[in-house]
Formats: sequence, C-alpha cells, structure tokens
Amino acid sequence: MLINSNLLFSFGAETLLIASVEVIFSEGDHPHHYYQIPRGRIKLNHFDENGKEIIQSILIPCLSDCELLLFINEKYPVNAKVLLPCEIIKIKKDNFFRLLSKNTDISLDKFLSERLFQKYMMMQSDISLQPDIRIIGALKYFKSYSNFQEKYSFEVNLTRKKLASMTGIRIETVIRTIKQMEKENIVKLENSTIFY
DNA sequence: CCATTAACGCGAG
DNA sequence: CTCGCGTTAATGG
Repeated sequence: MLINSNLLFSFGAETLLIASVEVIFSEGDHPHHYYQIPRGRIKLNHFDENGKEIIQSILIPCLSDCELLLFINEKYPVNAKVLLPCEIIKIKKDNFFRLLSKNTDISLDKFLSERLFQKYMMMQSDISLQPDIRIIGALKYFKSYSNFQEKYSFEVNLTRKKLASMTGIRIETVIRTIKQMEKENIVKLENSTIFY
C-alpha cells in the first residue's frame, strides 16, 4: 500500500535514486522522514551482541516503510541499508503530517494494522524452534506480497544467507532444511533457485 | 561474494 | 543413544 506519489511531491517530498549499497538511516538515528519505496529493496537489520546480523525485515515495493516509527519520539532500532537499486520517496515528518491532516481520506491505520498483522504472523513462526517452520514463515511473508500465489509459482530471490539472517538459523541449516523441504514437496528447486 | 558438503562437538529429548 | 543444529574447513561457483 503506497500513498500517491504526486500527492507526496505536492507536500515537498523528493525522490532519491540510489544505485549502490548505501545506508538510508542507522540504528540510533531519530526519525525525521517518511519513506516510500516504489522500486528496489531495502533491508532493516541489527547486529546482536556477537556481531551476528539479524535481518528484521526486507522492504520491497508496496510494503510501506517504517511508518510506525514516525509516531514516537524514539530512535530507530534498526539500520536501513539498500540491497538493490532503489527509488525512494522521502518526505519530512511535519510535511507528511500536514498531508495527512488535509487528506483525511488517507489513514495510516490500515498500514499499521497490516504491518502489525504481518509481524504477528512472523512471530508465530519465529518463536518455533523448528527451522522449517521459521523458513516457511519467511517464505510465506514474501510470497504474500508477490503476484504469485499458486504452489511453486513464487521464485524466492533471497540468498540462503539472507534467509539465515532473517530466521536466526545458520546457513548450513537453511541448506539442509530446504533440501528436506524439497523432499516433502513443500518447495521446488531448480538448480539453486527456490520456488514456493 | 555465496552455496555446498563433510566431519565433528554437543546438548536435548 | 540418537538426532539435529552449529561450527569449522575445504571446495567450487
């Protein structure tokens, strides 16, 4: 769900084109903007006490960004880093609130509810100790935002390493589990590409 | 850089 | 004891 970009521009938003790996904001920064991603891919991550990367989520177009963080005076709990060349629409916080107050038909409630719902779904699987449940949770999450809902129709273009960082399990376990899942006809593999 | 495999340790059940 | 996951190292893409 994205807000009409022209509306955003009319309230002072600007477009950023980012080609390379770059940090949008860092853990500890204060939120001053609302971001929307019409194109590209961004990861929100955090490093645990051992330096292991934890990917909180990977943002793709139509998944609006850290909007929930606008409403609190807290610092970002995560880093935002560009994974694929991105088009980012950035609008200052106060301009964004002016936009909302003058366009009462736009409500962030829907966004927030949807994100919260997704987070709950992810939590269900992340709490599981079983690696296959965790991986399936991540796969479902991404598939739900794709145009491919048929079994095996969704090409998972995430590396095993990213799946590992998202689910908190090791890459070797991801590999072992994915293979097992293929035997159980949960996923299909072509070379190394995962179809779910 | 990432994926795969094997060998080993170790804790949980 | 057995099983599964993490770790390490080696190999190859």
